[in-house]
Amino acid sequence: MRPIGAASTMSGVNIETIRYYEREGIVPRAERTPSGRRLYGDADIARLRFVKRCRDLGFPIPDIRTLLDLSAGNGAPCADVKALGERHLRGVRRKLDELGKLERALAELVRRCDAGRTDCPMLERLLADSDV
Amino acid sequence: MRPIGAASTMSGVNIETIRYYEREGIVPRAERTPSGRRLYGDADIARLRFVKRCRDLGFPIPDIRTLLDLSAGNGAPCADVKALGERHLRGVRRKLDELGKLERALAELVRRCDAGRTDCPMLERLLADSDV
DNA sequence: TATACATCCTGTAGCCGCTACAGAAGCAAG
DNA sequence: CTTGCTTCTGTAGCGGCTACAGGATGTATA
Repeated sequence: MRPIGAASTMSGVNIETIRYYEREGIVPRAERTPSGRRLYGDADIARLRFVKRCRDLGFPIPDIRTLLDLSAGNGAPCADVKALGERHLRGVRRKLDELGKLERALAELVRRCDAGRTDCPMLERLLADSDV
Repeated sequence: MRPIGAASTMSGVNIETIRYYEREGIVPRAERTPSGRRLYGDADIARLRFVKRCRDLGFPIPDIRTLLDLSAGNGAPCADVKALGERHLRGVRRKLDELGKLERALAELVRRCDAGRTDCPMLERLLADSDV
């Protein structure tokens, strides 16, 4: 059983974030010392790492709740997990696509700029009446 | 001179967002009718569209303030605008890269899932002790 | 003219997922 | 005993909106 600082280091989840997760019920209320300090066992830290990984993969908190519920059930229904993963993957691909378009538009704007002139094609384009 | 609803339609900026921009000083306080309703001229609407375009390109509000200041100066210094655009572009490319990695990791996780089984490789991977 | 309905006003609170305090208390080492 | 680190609770702030509530104003129709 380790205090919150160690749990933070081991899981990679910020201390304040761990407390936030507890408040929000994403992780269960930690055990306490007589003086009220939180204590974490291996399973608690594994759970924190699970949440961290999911967050790093961009899953929103509600989805992580669902994943935790699924994994808590004995024998997680893989089809449900897969469906959630696929839905998220579609979202990620859509964002990737949008960001790619944005990158091209922005690169084009920047490319037209030549340092040293006072009239700026980039600003003019952004200020223009026509649609981008 | 048009009321806020028309300005919203013409600029593509939500009414509430226009009022928010005014509160935040991103656009100047609009003229008012005697009864206190906002009125927008062509220049005001152009400014709103400028902000909208920048937001669509992912520029944060502080950057947009800078761009507006630069464009207000007579003869906007293109080098400054370009520098800001390039900085933002680097940020966008970094995000694009991260999102690409995320997409690959997520696709791999989902790919391993076979519907119909009760042990889920995706969950197991997320729950595992090893790092992803 | 009455009335219905759309549009607008201000002010405040909520969204997400943290993060950053303030102010107090506990704990370990020298 | 003091120093200094860690932890506690509670609250407020971040960005960039968005969504009300509760009221006033404007316009079109009966």
